[in-house]
Amino acid sequence: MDTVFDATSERDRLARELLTRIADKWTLLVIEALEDGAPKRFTRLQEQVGEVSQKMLTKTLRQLERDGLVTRRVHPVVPPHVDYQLTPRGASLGEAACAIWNWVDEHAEAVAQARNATSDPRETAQDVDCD
Amino acid sequence: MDTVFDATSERDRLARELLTRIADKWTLLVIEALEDGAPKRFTRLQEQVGEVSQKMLTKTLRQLERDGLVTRRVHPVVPPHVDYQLTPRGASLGEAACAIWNWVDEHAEAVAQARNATSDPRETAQDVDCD
DNA sequence: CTGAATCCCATGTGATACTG
DNA sequence: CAGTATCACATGGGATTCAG
Repeated sequence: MDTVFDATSERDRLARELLTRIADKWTLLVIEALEDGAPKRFTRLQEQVGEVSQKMLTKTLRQLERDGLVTRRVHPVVPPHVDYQLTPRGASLGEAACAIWNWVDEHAEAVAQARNATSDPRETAQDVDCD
Repeated sequence: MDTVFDATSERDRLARELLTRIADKWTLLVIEALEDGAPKRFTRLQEQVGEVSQKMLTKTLRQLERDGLVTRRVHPVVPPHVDYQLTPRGASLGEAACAIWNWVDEHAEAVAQARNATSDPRETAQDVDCD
């Protein structure tokens, strides 16, 4: 194993790094596409995610595989058959991300309006406890 | 105003767009920094977020303000005093994002290990229901 | 079908210097 | 203090082409 030095700041650094890794344009969308737990083929994913290019989908899947969030299985058949599936850890991310999709779905219109209107939202925020 | 055409795909498009907007390198970190509901000054935010450059912090705050997630207040005093605060909508995003920070904090080490080990995570995922 | 390789442009991001 | 302006560079991301 690795020595357990001051884990507090180290954990924080890793968490920060992991957050910036999953907070890119495609990762969460791919996770969402795989969220039903069923293994999916490359082309299927490309359809489901939407306007993603083959390049970025490949890249995103490779990162997810490397981070142990997705499994990649290759079936050695004549037309290559590869499918992807969430690992338990990936599925847990999917669950955590649910709150985000719900929020996005719920507030998309309001945000779009706010963007056009430049109205002043002078209300104050309530305290939120996270940890 | 705008006509209400087929809202289904329109909502989906807006939601997709909003997701990619908040899924950048800094937005969630800024939201987190403001999550306690207290107004914070620019420099304070810069310290709290971490390695963010002044440029990106400004940009991120401007986007958040435009989207009605953050308020920006300028006090016309000799040394300029500007503070930022979450709007209720911004706070609701903070709550939704909590699930993500918790997940990240919980899995950061495991993911870091998976990245180094290239072990095969051959377990299968369970079904997750979101909507 | 899956994906690597390449070219190319847009955007992200940081460093630095300057301003009210 | 809180920015704006500018340069310079890395990465993101798409289109196209090629290959097993």
